Amino acid sequence: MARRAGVSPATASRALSDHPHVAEATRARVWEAARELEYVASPEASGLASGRTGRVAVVVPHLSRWWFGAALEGLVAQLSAAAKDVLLYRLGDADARRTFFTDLPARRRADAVVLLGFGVDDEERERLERIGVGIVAAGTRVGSHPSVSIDDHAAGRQAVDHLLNLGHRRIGMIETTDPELDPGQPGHRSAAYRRALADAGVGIDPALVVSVPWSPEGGARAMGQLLGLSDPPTAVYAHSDEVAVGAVGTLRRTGLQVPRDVSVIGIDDHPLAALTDLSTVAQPVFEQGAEAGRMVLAGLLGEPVEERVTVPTHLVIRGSTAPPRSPSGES
Amino acid sequence: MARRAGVSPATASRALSDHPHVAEATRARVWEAARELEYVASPEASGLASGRTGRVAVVVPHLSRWWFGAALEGLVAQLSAAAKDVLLYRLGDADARRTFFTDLPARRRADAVVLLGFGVDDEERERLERIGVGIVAAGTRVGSHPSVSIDDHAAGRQAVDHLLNLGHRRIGMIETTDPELDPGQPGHRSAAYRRALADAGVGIDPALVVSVPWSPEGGARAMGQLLGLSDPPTAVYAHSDEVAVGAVGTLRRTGLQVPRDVSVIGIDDHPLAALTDLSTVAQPVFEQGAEAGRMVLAGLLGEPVEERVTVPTHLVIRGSTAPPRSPSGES
DNA sequence: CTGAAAGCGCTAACAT
DNA sequence: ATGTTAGCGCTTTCAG
Repeated sequence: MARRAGVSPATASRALSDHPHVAEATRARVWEAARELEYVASPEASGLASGRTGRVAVVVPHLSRWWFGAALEGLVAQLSAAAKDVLLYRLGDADARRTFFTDLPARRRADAVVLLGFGVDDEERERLERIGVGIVAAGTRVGSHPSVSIDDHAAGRQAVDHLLNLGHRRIGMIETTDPELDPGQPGHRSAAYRRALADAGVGIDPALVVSVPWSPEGGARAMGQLLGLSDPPTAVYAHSDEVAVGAVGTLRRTGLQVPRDVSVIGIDDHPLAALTDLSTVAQPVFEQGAEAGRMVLAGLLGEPVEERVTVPTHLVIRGSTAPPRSPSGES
Repeated sequence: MARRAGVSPATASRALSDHPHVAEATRARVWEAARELEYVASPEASGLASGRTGRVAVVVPHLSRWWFGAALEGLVAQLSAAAKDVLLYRLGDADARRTFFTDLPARRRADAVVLLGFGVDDEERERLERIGVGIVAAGTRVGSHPSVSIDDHAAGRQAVDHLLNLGHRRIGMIETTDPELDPGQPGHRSAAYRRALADAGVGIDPALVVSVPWSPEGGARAMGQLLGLSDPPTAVYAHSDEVAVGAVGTLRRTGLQVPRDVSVIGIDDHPLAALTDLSTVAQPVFEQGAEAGRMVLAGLLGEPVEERVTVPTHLVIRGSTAPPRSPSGES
């Protein structure tokens, strides 16, 4: 081992891990030797001896959806800068999920776990807590553990208020279901709609609200349903850009023009939005991953960690929203 | 430990890892005890003792691009089914890359590494080989290690031949640069174009080929350039759907209709393609990740592994391709 | 500031 | 088929 390089067995360990009481000269000598021999400490051995693994587990429900990839990028950037290894757990279905929380493979395998857009119920949270690792959430909340996310209610209001400001009064909402698997809290995005309309003195027509899964197909279907109404909306607020894009597709196929006949707005600022000239409410996704990374790192160092960080969203007006043809305000 | 449960120290180990000579009764008793105590073997300790880590490292250049997310899904599905942990390394820039191949964090941390759409040069390959772990590639080749990928040349031909069969003779190509970071071998996608035209007896006009980065913006710019030609193409072949979508955008903005005025085809069958009604050549991405997973697993078990698996691609004709308005064949 | 010694929790021969 | 005996390669008290 590197021991034969310098002149010490345990001192090497201290030197390499930047311990206090080590002579500068010795430290240098040890590092030099390590470099020459391309020495890399065995994480198994050091983990066994120290109790720390140097790894953080990341739990995600998906990988192929943009939000998760982008958030993961941010997270990984922080963690790898701190020389932490990232252990990836993709819990796609109920089965994988149950197995994970039962067997807790994360146990003893990581020093912390971050839930990325992955909501857990109380029982799952408790099991996680019992394994005694740090817990951080991004795009979701888990108990009172540190978390980063946007303010979903505020984001929803930004979208709906934009439509209202444009003069729309008959506004449809395409809700997204499956709150457990999706980032953010769709419940809040729905509440924002009701609140915004109420504040504007606009009555709520239940027929204008339709729930579909988080996908362009869902959006397309929902739009079809809204178009079937005797008095269809002049604007539509979708919980996500992916859904909004599907809605736009249906409008086009129906021969209607966006935004001339119907305005559409989404949330997220998914790359698709820029590509399809869709107005939306942007959320910083990479940044949420990065912040989650900073939080775990701080937690691991025993530093104080903010319990709740909310990153700002902002309205991005593109070409899919415009005033209604005959504003209802003009009677 | 679980030892106190049954009646044995090392026997427990054998039982839990399904070793041969263990009485069925004992095995059951041990598992039962382990379950009751929620016992999970420390991977550090067993790794230290056995030399195996139970982990496989995955190297990717990106995470937010669809291809990587989808391939990763397939890979992770296989690995987690085999109870292997996945260590994720995202080598986005030259810096991260150099650090990785210099420090080789993968060393001793994983039993195998899979390169996902991540091409390496000879020196990097050699360094990787010297750490003595299994190597598998997906969407790329690395030396003669097992790999899965599509036949990029064949895919390119399927695309270009489709355009030729439609009657197009003046066909533009939007090439993609940055071969090291992208899946597949763009070089082959370009060669296919030249070969297809030659086989069809169509001369090659260098002005019809433009190189841009792998993005919609790149495609948009390239299309602009092609449109500036005195004799613009009647059809365009893009190396990827992301690029093709950008090209379509430019056409629309210019007032030209697809496919009436210009046909466009891409490669990949990215979700965007279905969404924008883009003709393309589909490649099974999830499946490539899964196959890579099977390969690592087999390699780890010492089983023979095929050196090269090629998964089939197929033409998907949608609404972005049609015969040219006045086929050059009709003079 | 640096050696020496004692494990960390498991697995793998080697016995029995 | 199961128990015994050694370590795996580090980190850490504990002395010096």
